[in-house]
Amino acid sequence: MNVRRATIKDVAEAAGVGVATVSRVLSGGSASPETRERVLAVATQLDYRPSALGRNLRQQRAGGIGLLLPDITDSFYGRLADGVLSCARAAGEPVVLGTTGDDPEREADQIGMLLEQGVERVVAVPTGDAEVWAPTLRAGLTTVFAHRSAPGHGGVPTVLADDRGGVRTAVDYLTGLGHRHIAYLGGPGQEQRVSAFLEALGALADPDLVVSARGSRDSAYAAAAGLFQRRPDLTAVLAGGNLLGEVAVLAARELDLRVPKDLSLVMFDDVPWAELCAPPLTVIAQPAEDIGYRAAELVLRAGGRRPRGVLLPTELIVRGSCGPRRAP
Amino acid sequence: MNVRRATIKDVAEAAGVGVATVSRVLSGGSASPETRERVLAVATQLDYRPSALGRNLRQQRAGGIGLLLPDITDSFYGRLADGVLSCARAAGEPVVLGTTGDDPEREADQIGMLLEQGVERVVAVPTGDAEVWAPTLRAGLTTVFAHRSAPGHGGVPTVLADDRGGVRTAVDYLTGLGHRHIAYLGGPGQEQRVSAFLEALGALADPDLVVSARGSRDSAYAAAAGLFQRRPDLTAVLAGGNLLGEVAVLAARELDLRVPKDLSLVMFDDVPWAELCAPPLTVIAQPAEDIGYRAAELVLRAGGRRPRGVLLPTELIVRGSCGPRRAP
DNA sequence: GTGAAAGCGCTAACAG
DNA sequence: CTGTTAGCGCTTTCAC
Repeated sequence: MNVRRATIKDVAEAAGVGVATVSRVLSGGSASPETRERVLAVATQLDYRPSALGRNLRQQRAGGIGLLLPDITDSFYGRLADGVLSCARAAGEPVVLGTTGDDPEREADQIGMLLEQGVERVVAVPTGDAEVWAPTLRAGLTTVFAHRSAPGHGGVPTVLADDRGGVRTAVDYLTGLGHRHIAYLGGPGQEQRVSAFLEALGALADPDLVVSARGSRDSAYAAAAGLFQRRPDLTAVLAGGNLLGEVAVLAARELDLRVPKDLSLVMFDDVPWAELCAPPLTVIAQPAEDIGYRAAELVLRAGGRRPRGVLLPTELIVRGSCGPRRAP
Repeated sequence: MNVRRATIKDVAEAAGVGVATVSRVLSGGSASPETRERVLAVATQLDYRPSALGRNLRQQRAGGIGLLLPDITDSFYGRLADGVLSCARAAGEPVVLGTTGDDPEREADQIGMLLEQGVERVVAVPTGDAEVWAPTLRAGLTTVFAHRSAPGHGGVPTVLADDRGGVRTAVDYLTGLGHRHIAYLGGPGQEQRVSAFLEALGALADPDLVVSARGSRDSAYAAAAGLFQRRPDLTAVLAGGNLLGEVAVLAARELDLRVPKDLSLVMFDDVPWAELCAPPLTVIAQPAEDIGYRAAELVLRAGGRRPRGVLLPTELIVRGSCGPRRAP
């Protein structure tokens, strides 16, 4: 049953050459056309596949890309992962996936595991700050951050959607509709957006209207419901992700707030169901897949000089969840 | 910058013992309490992490779990992956993720890659049939299928939701509502469900009402729209997945079919947005995460005798997308 | 209970 | 252009 795979030695013997020659031929080194052909033929015939195990040990690194995500069940991260996977597949590199649940400790564990595996390239949506990433970077990991930057790590190349621009567009849209009391319902790691939100609001800014939930659905729902109850003067809300958007419409329904009549809603991240929702949700689309693809590209191009970062555009897609401010 | 990690040799020297002793201590072998303590102390102090590279080569296998999925952006597979990840994390095993796009050729490529990496355990939602999996299994891969079984491979342990039961329940529900012309809108690898569907319908069965889409959204939409136009006598649809359900409501809207007045809809797979949809979708919930977790469990318990398969229950969740048959 | 040594498959340095 | 050889870090006999 369990057939031993052919090794480089088998190929060398069968081809009547040394192992080094086989290695050279297979990695595109110099060899006489004649030898090359013979080796290739034998390799094919023996169905030889070079063992990554031997190579990895020899080169002291495993190749492949480590991918660290807060939550793979979140559609946004699913699409981001898909982008990383396409790039990796094009490059023939395996992807090792780990989830952090937005928990820095768990993130550190996962990094440790990748290190142990010899993985040297990581694409991460970081959760921890400098504290947790510093040792990692010092250990020689090639790292690219995606979607979020880690506080205090300007040095790591980062691929981001233009969150600030997106927030500004959404806020302008909402204030243009007459809204004056606008809330931001956010999740972990959205400091950038919050600051952009406050900034865009200017004189209208009200820190009490900025709410941050933990990653879980329950916590998000509680945050939304709490906000809506606490501030009946609220007429518009910007939800910082599809999970937050979802609980926002749920909480609004529960409290008999009509969207968009009583409450206007803009959600970060365009998801297929936004169109199916009642009412269809106005969203800020983010190029999740591109983010992943670009990040993977960057991490694979480790040798050359890499740009410090990439900023991808967002887009406001107007559907039916926003209306003029309700009469007071 | 790039600091060399401590090796077993470093630890051995620092502790004044042989490398074999270090290895034994760290893998729970026998050693005098005294030696053990000293080795452990030195290891901690040196921040020693055994290199998986060395171990893998020595043991001729990489450990870890390979996970092969049709599409990681599909919420169902996202949740399945999450189940696999939790189990793997509990076991301290890395997970290598690959997507197949429901393409047998791509699936074969991914398998080849895993083999090359020395991965010996695979959890897969199979796309190819016996043809593509036979060599894999012969190569000694411990494989568990999840969510689907590969045609012609009774030998591989498989973790499934009770699709047949789910279909039967849905069909009974729909016929109980008076529906007589019920369609099944399916995707790749749903032969089981189709046969259960036809069977449950009995005399009502109409093969022309069974439509199968490729994996893509476009193809799914075309299939749904085509079906609705071709068969105006249709009053109910069972959609075989959340993507299919989504395009079904989109196509229905486009053709001015009211759900549930003109068309009743049951969708396989409960997703958070089913409740947000207008109308809220009646679904057959599948324990996606459990499927993944159980599959990972099985593949990790390679040594012992493994059950031939696991069947997990589905559940009909009635919401608002089904009504009595409209008057003819 | 412990150490010395072999060797997993591969690549790279060196000699021819 | 090609073969020989050392050695990556680890586990595992095999002696002691």
